[in-house]
Amino acid sequence: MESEREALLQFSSQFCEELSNDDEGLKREILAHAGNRWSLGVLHILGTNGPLRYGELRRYLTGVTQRMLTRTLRHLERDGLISRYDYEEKLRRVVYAITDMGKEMLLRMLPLWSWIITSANYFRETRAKYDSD
Amino acid sequence: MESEREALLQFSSQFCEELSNDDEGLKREILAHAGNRWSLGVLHILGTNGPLRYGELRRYLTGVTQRMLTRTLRHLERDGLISRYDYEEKLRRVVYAITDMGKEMLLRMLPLWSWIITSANYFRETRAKYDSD
DNA sequence: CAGTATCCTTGCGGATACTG
DNA sequence: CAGTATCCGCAAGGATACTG
Repeated sequence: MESEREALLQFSSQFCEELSNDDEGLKREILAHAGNRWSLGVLHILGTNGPLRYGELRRYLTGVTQRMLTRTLRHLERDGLISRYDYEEKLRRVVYAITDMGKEMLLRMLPLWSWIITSANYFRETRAKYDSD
Repeated sequence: MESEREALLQFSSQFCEELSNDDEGLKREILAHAGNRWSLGVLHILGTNGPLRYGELRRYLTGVTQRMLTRTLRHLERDGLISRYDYEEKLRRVVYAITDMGKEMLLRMLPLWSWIITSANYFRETRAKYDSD
């Protein structure tokens, strides 16, 4: 039904009116994890493969530099979406895991993510047409 | 049920394995609309208030500069999420509207957005604790 | 092994002034 | 009215080298 979509859009008004209040910045920052280069990948890998060490994560995320992996992990940890545990051993060993909050966020991002993937051809064509004008 | 969440996470694997293919960049760019300063606001306003002129949009988005509004509109138009119509009149008049694709994206972003809003307090506290260490 | 430190380029977001 | 043009600071993302 078309009206069910309209209803959802209307329902959303209450949230988007909050776009203009003080901590609108905080919300956008959390949301920005969705657009960041490695955040979604880290969340997903930790969500499906369980806790992993730094080096293991690196191998999953082909192409990530140490700098960017560390940055991403710190950001996600700061927002409580992953946890970090440093076994203080001589041979260093640090393990990262997704938190319950991280799983909640991941579950709410996946529908959007999968929709974008299935729509990739549409976007490619639309952009090509736009750029050629 | 806890297992239903696990199932969803597993289900998602097929998508995130695509993280490493060629147009992964395109997908993240589309997703980046979620984290951009004005994109979600524009989509929402056009989605609930119908087609609007440039100046009207400006009044809805308190604080937006002309430069950023124009940039945001161009990006959204390039991805086919909004449409632009220029009535070629002497008194200039340009109207923007959300497209069907834009509505689809908006509908898939709102659950994530609303979840973040209701979790804002959690994030504030988590960050405060992280920053104090 | 799990990071830092340094340098670089690109794009975001904003301020201000100007225009068909 | 609906934009451009120009300048700025800042953060993302990456390359490369180094370290406890």
